[in-house]
Amino acid sequence: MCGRYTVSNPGEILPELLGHDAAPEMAARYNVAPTQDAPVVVAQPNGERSARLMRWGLVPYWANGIEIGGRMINARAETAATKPAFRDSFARRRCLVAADGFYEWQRIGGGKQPYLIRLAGGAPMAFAGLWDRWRGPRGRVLESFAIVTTGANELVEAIHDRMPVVLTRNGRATWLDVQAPTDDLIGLLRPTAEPMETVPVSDRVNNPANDSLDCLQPVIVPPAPTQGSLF
DNA sequence: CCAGACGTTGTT
DNA sequence: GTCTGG
DNA sequence: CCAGACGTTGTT
DNA sequence: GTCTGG
Repeated sequence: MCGRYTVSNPGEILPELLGHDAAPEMAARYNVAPTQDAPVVVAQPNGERSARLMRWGLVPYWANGIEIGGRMINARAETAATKPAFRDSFARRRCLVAADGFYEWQRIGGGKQPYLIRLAGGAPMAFAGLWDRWRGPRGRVLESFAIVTTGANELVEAIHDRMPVVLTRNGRATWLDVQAPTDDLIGLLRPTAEPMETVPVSDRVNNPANDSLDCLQPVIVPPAPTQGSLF
């Protein structure tokens, strides 16, 4: 799945996803956690792309409160087009989630080891995203998003069995195209084939309150016992 | 008819 | 809002 | 995803 | 163990 990610270089990522240099200034993020605001790119009615902050954890327009967003941080590629919580967004409100890395936790014995996973060289990534606009009491408006997930590719499989959908440049255009046929959209939702790197990182990333460069800091993982048990 | 869910992951 | 289950 | 709470009463 | 919040 995808429960944390990075936007460590928004100054490069946003122009790349927008397709132009007039990107708004956004703070660098090393540990984006659910319920926090993060930058996404949407296509306006005139086709131009724009970047804005939305809350991670999709709150459907029909929800009675925003708490439901905590359970809607990911949408499975296999079912997003038909699930009640996501299908309207899948049909009409798709977005690009700006990122340049995501974290997955590998379960080892009793514990967990976090890994940072990036495109080779830390290139910008666009996760396939869905968004919605919720209207609450007293005129409150909340825009929020979910990240579409798919099966892990060969590299990531060693760590975890799911990962976010990372769109190619052409895939981004299709994903944002309101006219795109459903079959074309579903065809995009596959594990990326781009070269990637996985880096074991400090468990500083575990705490969502830690949003600093040391989340990216590589660590040495003790080799797992290959046979037998320790005692 | 009304009430209640609407999700993913991982673990057993 | 819409669907499922009672 | 992980971290942190998990409760009631009464008083300020 | 399970739920809520970040």
